[in-house]
Amino acid sequence: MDKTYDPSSIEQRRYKEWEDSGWFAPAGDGDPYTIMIPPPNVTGTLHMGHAFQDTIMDALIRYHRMLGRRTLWQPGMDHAGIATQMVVERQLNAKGVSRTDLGREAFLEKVWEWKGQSGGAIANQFRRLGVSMDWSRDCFTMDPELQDAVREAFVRLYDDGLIYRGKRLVNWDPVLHTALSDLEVLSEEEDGFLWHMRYPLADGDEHLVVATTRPETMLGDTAVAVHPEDERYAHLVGREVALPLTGRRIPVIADDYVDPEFGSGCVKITPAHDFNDYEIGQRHSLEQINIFTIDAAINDNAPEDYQGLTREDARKKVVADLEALGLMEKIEPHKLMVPRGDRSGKVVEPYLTDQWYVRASVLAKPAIEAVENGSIRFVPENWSKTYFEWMNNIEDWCISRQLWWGHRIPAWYDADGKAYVGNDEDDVRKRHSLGPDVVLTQDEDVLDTWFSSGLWPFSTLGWPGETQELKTYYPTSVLVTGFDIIFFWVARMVMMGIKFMDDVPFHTVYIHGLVRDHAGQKMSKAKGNVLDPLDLIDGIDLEALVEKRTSSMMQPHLKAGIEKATRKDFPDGIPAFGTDALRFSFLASATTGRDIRFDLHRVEGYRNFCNKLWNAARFVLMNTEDKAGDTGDMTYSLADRWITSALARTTRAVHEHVAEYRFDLAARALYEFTWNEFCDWYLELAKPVLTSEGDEHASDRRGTRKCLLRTLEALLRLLHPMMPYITEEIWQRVAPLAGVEGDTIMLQPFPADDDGTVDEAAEADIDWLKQFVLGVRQIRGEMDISPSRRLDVLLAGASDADRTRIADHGTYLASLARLDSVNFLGEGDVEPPAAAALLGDMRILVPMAGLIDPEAEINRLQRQLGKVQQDLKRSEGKLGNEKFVKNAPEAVVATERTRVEEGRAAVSQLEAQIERIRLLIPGE
RNA sequence: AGGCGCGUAGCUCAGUGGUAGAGCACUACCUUGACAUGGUAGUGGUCGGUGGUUCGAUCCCGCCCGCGCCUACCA
Repeated sequence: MDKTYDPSSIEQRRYKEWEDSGWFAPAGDGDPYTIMIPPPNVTGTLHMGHAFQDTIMDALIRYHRMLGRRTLWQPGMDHAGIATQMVVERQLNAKGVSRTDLGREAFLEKVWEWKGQSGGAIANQFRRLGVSMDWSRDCFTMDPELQDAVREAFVRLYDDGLIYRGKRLVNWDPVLHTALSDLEVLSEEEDGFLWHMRYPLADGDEHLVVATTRPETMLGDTAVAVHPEDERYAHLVGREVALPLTGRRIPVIADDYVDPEFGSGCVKITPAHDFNDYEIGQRHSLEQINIFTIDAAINDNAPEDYQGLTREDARKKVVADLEALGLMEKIEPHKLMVPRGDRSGKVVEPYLTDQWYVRASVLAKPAIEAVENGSIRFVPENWSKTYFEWMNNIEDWCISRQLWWGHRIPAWYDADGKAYVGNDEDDVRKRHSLGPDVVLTQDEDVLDTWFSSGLWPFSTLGWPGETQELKTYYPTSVLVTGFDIIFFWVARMVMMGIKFMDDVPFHTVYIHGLVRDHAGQKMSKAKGNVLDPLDLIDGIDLEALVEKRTSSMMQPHLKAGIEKATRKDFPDGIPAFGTDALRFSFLASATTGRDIRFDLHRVEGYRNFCNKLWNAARFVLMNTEDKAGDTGDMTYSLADRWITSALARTTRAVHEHVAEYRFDLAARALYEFTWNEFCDWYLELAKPVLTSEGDEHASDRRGTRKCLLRTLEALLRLLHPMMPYITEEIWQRVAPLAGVEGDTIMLQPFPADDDGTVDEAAEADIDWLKQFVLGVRQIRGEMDISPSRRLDVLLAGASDADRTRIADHGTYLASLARLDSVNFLGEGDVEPPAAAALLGDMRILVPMAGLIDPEAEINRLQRQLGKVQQDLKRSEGKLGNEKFVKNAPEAVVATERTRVEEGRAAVSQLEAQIERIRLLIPGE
């Protein structure tokens, strides 16, 4: 094995073996364990969030596969209607071609081309991450089979009266020319104005004042509303206002919606361009006057002067014209929530159009119950609140989009515009007995992407066919996803799953946090702080990183800032850390209910961890590889028994943590075992045994070699779900020596939680040894005694137990504490001047003999004494408190008593020791 | 406006009703035959503030301060 761990020489080779061998497919006859991947959009490449999420899923999948479950991880990608169409459209625009130039069919060809490219890049990224998805089942939401599923779902929902078509106010994106669902609209607070405008009464010379944030919409006003109990305006209700600029007369109405405290207490009502006003309009049968074109420019329903103006220009002109007429009372600065399309970033316009809707509240009911009754469990649990909050207030879901890329709505219209729904045109004619003379045209629109995503857990398994896969793998085991799509996706899958499969789509929803940059900022292309997971795996130099972050930007003016920040944050680019280090970083950061601040230093730390494991393996191999022929009796040493016990504890902990989705704790348990127990202590303890000479130690050597191999082999299996590559690479060499057969570690059994038993006696002995060694090291470290200098130590006050331990395990001490000799001081023996460490009642003495500065030793002992005294005081204080002794549990009181006892002994030992040394200092 | 979450070492984060932990960073020493991507020893915290419950609170409860996020129709 190479001296240094080099991931690049391992990873791609290993992945190819796994994939070529077909090991990712479900196998065996264990209980099924299934995860459906949240299909990434084919809009670009995988980002850190994907890598994080996929690592979690892969760890779960590999863990359960090793436990013998029949494990399916369903891969796939999402066509992502709006997002993908925009990407391709922008590319065309860059070449001076518009979507409409090409026409629908040719445009769709371009999108499919893009899908090929982007999908290929994503598939490559997936593989580099080491994910063990069953590629043979790879799916795309626009695959013919999935299109069938989508049509089937639409038709069934329609037949059940759960889908309807209607002209309603929708969120209209005037740039993309499509309707959006409520979820696709992001509202943010922005600075604006509140314009107070005077509306004269049609008769008489009174006027009232309305306040608005959107003065241009007054061109579509069809009423002014006041609160029914507002005495100021009671006499106006039922009268008419002469709407300025338009020459129209509109009524003054009374409606509860109006807040008399706000502004003047009068509200202009524009039913065609405001959701509240729409409702009020419905209640009062008001006319709806649409004043916008699909581009949100003023249309022919407005006075001629305004026609053709953009909404921004129209606003300016309306304001100016009202001012000229003396009808502008005042203009105040005002903060308001501005709704923008999540893709286009442009202000969304409430707009009257014909759209298709799903009656969501009907589907939501059983979906709410499923979480209430525990059929579906959120991890962490508090996300169920978010889910309930939305589901209990769910609005009908607008599912039609005026796009080209997506699932075409399976509805056909006759010449009169009557809609017929069916799987295809033939089906429609058959179902509705329409003769060939009736001309049918299919709806031009496509479905919201989330409509097909909602079917994902069963459409990927062959639904609406009654396949064996559906029977076996539905419902799935767990959904791993981010909180940002609980509404978009999780809720829809639950509704659709229960509707069509009569069962929940998954039993557990594990919600992970967001991956942010080191400063806690959300990663985004516009901020220029995104990281490509591949760049952490392979490394990237600074110039390439800057280029990557600043090229193909939508807002070129941000370029300089991004470049500057990148040069500051990554002065040396990014080193190659390898997949395993990246994966381990993700898992170790996966605490519950918390976003991740992604820190490169942490990845570096886990890269070092990989190196540590690598070298530990090298040590084991180096001591066992040429010893295969050395067979015979084996005896297991104290260290062997101890590490076996520690391994059993660690194994148990890993199982517990994974069961609770606490990957951070599982990762930490493994890290600590590997580094702090296996490497720091066990390998060191093994050395004196391995280097022992003579036949009388042959069985000890064989035992330790066996234990080294056995422990390492089990450790590799424990680590494999988290770090698949390095564990496979090492395992291939270790397994044969450990007597384990198999083609790959990924199909080996995961260590069971009852493997091995905890050996408390061995643990206590090793603990004593550690204290001994640490005591000597501390003296060495603080007294500046060279590590290379071997020491002779004396033991004072040793008990019989201490003597037994020295006799049985003394050889370890010589090696670990670098001692030449260990001797006991008898009762009457003269005690030489020495530095001392306490181990219970025993004192470990390192004679000074020029090694040690008495004053420094006194200082050191006094610091220790200070601490012991402080602790003692606290314990004595507690025991002096009657209430504590009376109320605290017996065990706690007993612990305190022991502490006092030991503390007092330590204090007197330390004081005596300080006295002894003080005598050595001349003049004292 | 409502809901959720966060505040622990310089940084990133675990954690527990009973003497506060890790990694990184920092200091000193060390090329000891696995590993300098390393080893050994060490420095560093009134656990955001304030009341309460308790024998005992960093942990449970109330309030306050600061910071996020999510929902919501105040023109």
